Amino acid sequence: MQNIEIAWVFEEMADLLEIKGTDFFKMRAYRQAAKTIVRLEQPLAELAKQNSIHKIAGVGKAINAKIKEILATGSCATHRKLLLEIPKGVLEIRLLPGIGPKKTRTLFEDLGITSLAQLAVAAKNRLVRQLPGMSTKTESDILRHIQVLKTSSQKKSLGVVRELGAGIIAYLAAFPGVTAVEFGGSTRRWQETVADLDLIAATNHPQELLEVLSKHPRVTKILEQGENRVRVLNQWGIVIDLSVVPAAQFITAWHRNTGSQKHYQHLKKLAIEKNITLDHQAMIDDCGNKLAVQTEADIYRHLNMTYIPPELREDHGEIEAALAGKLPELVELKDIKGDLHTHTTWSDAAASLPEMVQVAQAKGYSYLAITDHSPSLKVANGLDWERLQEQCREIDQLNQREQDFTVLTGVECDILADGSLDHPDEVLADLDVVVASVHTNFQQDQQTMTNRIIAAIENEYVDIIGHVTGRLLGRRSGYALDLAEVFAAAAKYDTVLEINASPHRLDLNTENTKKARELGVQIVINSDAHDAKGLNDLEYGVAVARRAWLTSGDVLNTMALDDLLKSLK
DNA sequence: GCCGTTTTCGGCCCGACTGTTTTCAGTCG
Repeated sequence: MQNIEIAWVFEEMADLLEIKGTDFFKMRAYRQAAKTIVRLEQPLAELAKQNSIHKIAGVGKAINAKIKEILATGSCATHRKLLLEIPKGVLEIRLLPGIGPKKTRTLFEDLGITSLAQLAVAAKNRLVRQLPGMSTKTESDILRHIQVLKTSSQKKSLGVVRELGAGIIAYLAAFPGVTAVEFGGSTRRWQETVADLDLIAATNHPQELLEVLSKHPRVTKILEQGENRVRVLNQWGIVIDLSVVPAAQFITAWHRNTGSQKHYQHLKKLAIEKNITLDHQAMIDDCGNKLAVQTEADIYRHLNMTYIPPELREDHGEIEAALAGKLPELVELKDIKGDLHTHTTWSDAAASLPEMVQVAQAKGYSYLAITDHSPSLKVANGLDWERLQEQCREIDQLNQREQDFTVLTGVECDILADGSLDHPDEVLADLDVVVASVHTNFQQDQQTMTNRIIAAIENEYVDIIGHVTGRLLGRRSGYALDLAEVFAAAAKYDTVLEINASPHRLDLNTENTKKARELGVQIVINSDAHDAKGLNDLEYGVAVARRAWLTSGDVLNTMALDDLLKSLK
C-alpha cells in the first residue's frame, strides 16, 4: 500500500463524513491526516516498522490504529461502514461546482440520488427545484456542469498517475526475470492529464508478469487480456495497461508504446520512404537486415534525424525540425537553479522556513524565494506588514549562516478585485521577489479580469504573475481572460509569467507557454510548494516547458543568482 | 479526531460571495 493510497482512504472517509454532516471536526481530522500522509517522504509501511507513525503531526491514537489496519488488511472497517451508509456514487455529485456537502446530502436523502446519471434524470424531470434551497437555476447549473464533467474530466492528473505508477513499476520490477519496466504512452510524454497508465515491461515470461499485475491486491477488474498485454482497473478507478515484450524488442516496443500515434505514423511513413520497416519488434532495412537499436536515439539516427525526446512526440513539427537538425536543446530539471514561489508555515504551508531551505539546498539549488501569502488571504493566514518584516529578519539571519546559498525574501501578493495589490509599493520595493496572483473574485467578466491582471503586470515591483489563468485541473477552468492582451503587457513591462508546476495547476499550460514565449515573454517555472515534498513538483513544470519547446535560456530560474537579481525588477 | 494543557476537556482558520430568500444558509478559496 502506497502512501497516496492510504491517503485516499482517509480522504474518502472525510468526504463521506462531510456529506453525512454529523462530525465536522472528525471529518477535518481525517482530511488533515490525508493531506499529511500524501506529503510524507517515507513510506508509512517503513514508519510502521520503526513504530513512529504516532510522531506524525495530526495522527493520534485513532488514526494511527486505522493506518496500521490499512497496512495490515488493505482496508479499514470505518471506511467500509461509511460506504454502507453513503454509496460511493454520491461522492461524484459533490464534485459539481456549487454543490457542496449539504446539497449533496439533500439530493441523496430526499430524492435518493446516488450518481450523476440519476441526478441528470432528476434535474430533467424538474424534481431538483422542489428541494429546499434549490431553484430552476440550480437545476440548469447542475445539468450544465454534468455535461462539462462528462466531456472534460474522464482523465486523471499526471501527478496522481505518475506517483501511483511508480509504485506499480517497483512492484513489477521486483519480479524475477524482469529486466525493464517503464512508463509509456501519454504518461511518458508528460501530458497534463492521462486517460490510463501505460506501462511496458521486458521479460521472457510474459504470461507470469501479466498475472502478477492481474493479481495485484488493488486490481479490481480485468478489462482486457491478451497474450502480451493486460488491461486492468484498480480500486482507485485508474486503468492500467501493461504490455510485456522480450528484452530484445524492448526499445522498439517502448518507442511505439510511447507514441503519440501521429508521431509514430509519421515516422513509419518516413521509414517506408527509406525502405526501412519500423514496427514494435525491430527496424529492418530493404535487404532484410536488422538495424542495431540499442537506444531510442538509434531509431531516429537510422531515419537521419536527431533524437526527439518523448515530450515533443506529438507530430507538431518536431519531426521536420529533427530532420533539419534544428530541434532546440530543451530545458532540463538540472538547469534549474532555484525556486521562486514557495510557502512556509508563516502562512498556509506545512513546512517551516528552515525546512524548505534545507530541502532546496539538498536539491542543489543556489537560491530559494520564500513567497508566503499576503494579508487579505485570511484563509491562508496571509502575512501583514509586521509579520512580513519579522520573516525578512529570519531570512537575514539564515543568510548570514549560509555560504553558497541565498534565501530570497518575497511575497505572493494578492491581486485584489480592482487590480490593486494587497501590499503598498513601499513594502513590495523592499522584497527580492514579488509574485502577484489572483485568489478571489473569479467570476469577473473577461475585460475586468484582464485589466485587473494587466494592472499588476504594469506595477514596477511585480516580478512574476503566478498561476496566470487560475485553472485547477479537473476541478475548475481558468477565469475569463484575454491572454493575448496579458502576454503583450507582460512582454512590454518585463513581467515574468509563471508555469506553476503543481500537477493540480500546470498553469500556464503547454500551448499558452508557447504563445507567451513567442511574444517575447520571459517564463519562470515555480513549484508553489506548500510542503517540502512539493518542491519536487518542479519536474512537472519543466515538462510543460519542454513540451512548449523552451530552452534553458527561456526560463528565468535557470539563471545564476547574480544574473537573476539583475533581471528582477 | 487531534492537540495542548491553566491535564482531561474545550477549541479547532476566516470572510465574502451567491443564490435563494426576505434575513440567511451554503459554498468557496
